[in-house]
Amino acid sequence: MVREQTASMEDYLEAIANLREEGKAVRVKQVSQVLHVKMPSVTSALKKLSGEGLVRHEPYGYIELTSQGDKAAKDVVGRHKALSCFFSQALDIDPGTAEEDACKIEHVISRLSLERLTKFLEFTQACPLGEANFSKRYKYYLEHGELPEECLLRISKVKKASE
Amino acid sequence: MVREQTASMEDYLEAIANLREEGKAVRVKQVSQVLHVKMPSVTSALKKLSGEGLVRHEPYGYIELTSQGDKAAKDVVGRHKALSCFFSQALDIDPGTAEEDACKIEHVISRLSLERLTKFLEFTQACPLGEANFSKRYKYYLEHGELPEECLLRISKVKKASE
DNA sequence: ATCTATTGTTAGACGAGTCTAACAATATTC
DNA sequence: GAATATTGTTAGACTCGTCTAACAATAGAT
Repeated sequence: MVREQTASMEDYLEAIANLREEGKAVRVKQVSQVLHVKMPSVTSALKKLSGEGLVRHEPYGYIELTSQGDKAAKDVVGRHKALSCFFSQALDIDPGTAEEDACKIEHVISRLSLERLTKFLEFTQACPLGEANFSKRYKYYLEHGELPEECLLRISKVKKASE
Repeated sequence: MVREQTASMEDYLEAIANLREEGKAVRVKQVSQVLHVKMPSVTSALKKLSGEGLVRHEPYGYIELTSQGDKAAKDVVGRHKALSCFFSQALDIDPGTAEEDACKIEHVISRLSLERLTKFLEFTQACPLGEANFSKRYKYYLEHGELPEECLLRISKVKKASE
């Protein structure tokens, strides 16, 4: 089982993984910039994570994830992606806010809710609704504050049927 | 503007408001039980919140929210309700998990995302989809891992049309 | 009305995570 | 290759929120 980490330590793991992914040098300075903390905070986090076998870091050298650390990082990154995807695609939230919220929520959401959020997204994207798919109608509702005509028509049909 | 609070302080405000709402005596003991912390933690939180004018508390007495505190508490409670509602109703998550997640996420989610989540819920509940509403079809998808027949039919129609 | 149980407070320790200041190692430039 | 700039580390202070232990006030029971 992947060792439980605090939100902060998850942020460090995530930042390291992302820098690595982007092919950038993974050094104290970069991490500190990404996370908006000062360098000593990074050094101290690295000490902690090294102690737990998640990170490899020779003083003044590059930073690497151990296989265990990589696993933990991938997990966080996965949560992050699922969330930002949900916010931006399902809820039509701007990328900036979607990222921000994903960054915070990734540390506290349950496995179950995350899985459901993902399923929800899959479903809304796959399931069409008449001519337009669900997503389109939701955006109409967002913009106009009322249901699109096709929905209203169906409602009136249902009403009539039950009268 | 309502003063920014930490997650912890928001929890205290929320707990006080909820106890009050339930007509229970609002005392240190009750709050400590609700939040699963020891009494000295409550005392110390009350000291802080009193200092900020959000709470009224005579030593050994009952705990009250000031109007400002009440406003802040209502805000948190509103976020909580919106989230737990979304999780349980839109995502069909069990009430326990929905509550847990709401408790955490309420402290970190943006206004925008919260508002969209609410709109989403409204929409999915209002907008019917053929015979069954959206919610029903989503639950079918959850249970069977594939789209309900009515969705598949539409997909094949679309496919044919574009061929 | 006193004695006991319960509730609440104070004092102080602790852990997590951040910071600043001072110093040390590495890189860069001339 | 010495001088300087950059990057990284150490040491130690600080905040926040929690806890335990010891003590104080209130409530309840006889």
